[in-house]
Amino acid sequence: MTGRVTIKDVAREAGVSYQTVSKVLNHQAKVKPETERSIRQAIERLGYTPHQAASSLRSRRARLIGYSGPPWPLNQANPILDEFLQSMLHAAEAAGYYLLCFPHHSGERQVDPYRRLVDSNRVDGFVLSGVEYDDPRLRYLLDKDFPFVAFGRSNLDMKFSFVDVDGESGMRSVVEHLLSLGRRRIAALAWPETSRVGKDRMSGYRHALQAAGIEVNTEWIARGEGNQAYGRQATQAWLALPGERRPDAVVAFNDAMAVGAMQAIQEAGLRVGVDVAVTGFDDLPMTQFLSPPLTTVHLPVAEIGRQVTEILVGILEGKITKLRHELITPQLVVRHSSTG
Amino acid sequence: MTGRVTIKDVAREAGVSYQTVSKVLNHQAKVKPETERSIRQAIERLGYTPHQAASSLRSRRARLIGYSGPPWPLNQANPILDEFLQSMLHAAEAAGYYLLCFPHHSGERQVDPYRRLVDSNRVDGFVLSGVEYDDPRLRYLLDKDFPFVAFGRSNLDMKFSFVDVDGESGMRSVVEHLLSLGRRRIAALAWPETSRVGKDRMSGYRHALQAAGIEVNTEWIARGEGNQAYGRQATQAWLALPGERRPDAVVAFNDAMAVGAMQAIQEAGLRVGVDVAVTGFDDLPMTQFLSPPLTTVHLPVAEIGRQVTEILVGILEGKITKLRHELITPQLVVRHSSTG
DNA sequence: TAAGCTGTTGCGAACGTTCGCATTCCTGGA
DNA sequence: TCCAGGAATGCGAACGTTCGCAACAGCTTA
Repeated sequence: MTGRVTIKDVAREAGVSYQTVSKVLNHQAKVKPETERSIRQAIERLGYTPHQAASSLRSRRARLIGYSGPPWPLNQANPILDEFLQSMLHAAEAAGYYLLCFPHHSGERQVDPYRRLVDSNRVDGFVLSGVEYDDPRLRYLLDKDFPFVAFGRSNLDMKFSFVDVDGESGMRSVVEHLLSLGRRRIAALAWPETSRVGKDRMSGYRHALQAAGIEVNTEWIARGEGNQAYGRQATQAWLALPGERRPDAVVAFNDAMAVGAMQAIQEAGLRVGVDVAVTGFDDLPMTQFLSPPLTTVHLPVAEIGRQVTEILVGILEGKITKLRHELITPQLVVRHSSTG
Repeated sequence: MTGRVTIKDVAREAGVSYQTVSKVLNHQAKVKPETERSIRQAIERLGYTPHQAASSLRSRRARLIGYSGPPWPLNQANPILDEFLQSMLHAAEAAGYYLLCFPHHSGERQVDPYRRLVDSNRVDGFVLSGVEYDDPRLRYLLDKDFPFVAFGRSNLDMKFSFVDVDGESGMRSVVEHLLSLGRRRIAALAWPETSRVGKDRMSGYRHALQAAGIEVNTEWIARGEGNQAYGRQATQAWLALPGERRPDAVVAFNDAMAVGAMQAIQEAGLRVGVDVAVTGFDDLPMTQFLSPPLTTVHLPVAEIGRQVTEILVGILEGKITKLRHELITPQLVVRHSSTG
């Protein structure tokens, strides 16, 4: 610990001034190839690694990206965080950055960690996930003109770079799939109207039905917390409806609710995929092992993590100066919960 | 960005030297209550937050804990990472730390990021997870005498602080549960002999059987990659055995293999929990929604994350000077895959 | 031969803290 | 009245970089 190798040691070893070593390291100025070589050798020989705090202090760059575990829909554990995080970590590392992770707080205190990290110059930018309408974090960062990229869209009047899943398209492909199987009474396990992601997916549901000339039946739209319990309960209510009022398919806005729907159907003595089709959204790892396996929409989480990170790094390095809006079309994964 | 509030601005505002402000902030020396008050007011008024890099440079403390997404058993996504991470983040934040997350590399390059982070003084300590025998990261950190706490044990000759799940006890409770249900031909879906966690759980399996006077049958022990495909394949082989050689229960060393076992049993036209009982280990979020719901052992991940972090912080702050070994007994969760 | 240019390197200063010690101010006892 | 001794505060230096500019060498050109 005590005998740290500094840039001055390297300079002495290479027979140059320490500022020249700094220049070589940061590709700032042209140095003679032989000088560069002897400096690199000295670095190698001494095993020198720059002191990050000193570098940050002078250069005002922390080479750290702030990321908060997302407020995953309504306090469930997030099963795909791993994939998302790993892809960000790899993309960041490739560009010489690491992630500074901090916990999510709810309500008023939500912005506090962001403020603290900005004020203490700990991070160069943020990756936001789980953004919603009027997200106070967006307002704060936009107001400060602090760099960030979001996974998800928000109000149209807020101008920022984002990567998002085209939920409208994903949901449309689900409904079209069910229509092609002959299903006509398609119920939706949706989210509260306040949810931006929910609104997006809902519009895919509506548009697909309308395009097929089918009127949207509000009795078949249930809005809830997005967990398995709600999916089960809402589906039970539908199954209790008489004759033609009972749905022959349930599209859930996420996999958790789809699981609940499957339970309700099986508990009623009906066959999932035969009597009532069920679909999910997200493609959580376990869904392929349900019985029957769940038809769902795959979220390309790793791809999103990579893009979000690369765009942010581009902004930080001054290589991206214009806003970037990436909308990724998710793919339908057909399994037996819809086809029987 | 330009007009940063520094400690000197605060000092001027409060009418003291800036070094005194530093002392107040770090509780280093006694100052008159009224001086402290006027300094605190000035800080409040100006909205001052210390510059982390400057502080780190001088104090040689980064107030950052390094954490690498674990090499989760054999490249599956880790569904409980979220819970683990969040608990660490909260515990760290409460102590004034954040997590610096970096990607995991395999093989030779595994230690590289650790080396780089240590050499650049970016972190004060590490949380390691997924440690195995002869873990090169352990060797490196122990050799450097760099602070860390591990989630998991390793070779007995390596002395370090850890928190771990008592897998032996967990597996014993699983087997005892099956024995109490009258199962006698209990097969094990285990991990390779090289796995430390696997060895731990295996000894619980053996001991429970021996205590019941049942001889361990090596035909009923399969060692594989820990994924669903392997669990399914190994179980298929068992089900093909004639009469008494066929197991009446399968204990899997993790939930993924248990899912595979359930599939194999159902595909053979048998009933899980009736003809053959199945148990898992880990209690992944989705397992309660399988049909039948999976009997498994719950891993108290959040508790582990909290403890690991608190111990590390204790070490960093000099409040913990002796090695700490915490062994947490996991709880059996009985569901219908074992009871029918 | 001097002046001008170009490509390399060196130098002093700063970044915003914390550290260790010196200094000042009080208070009380001789 | 003086001094000792402790409590409170101030001071200079240092932490290890990067930045901007100055200086220098070597070469070309008039």
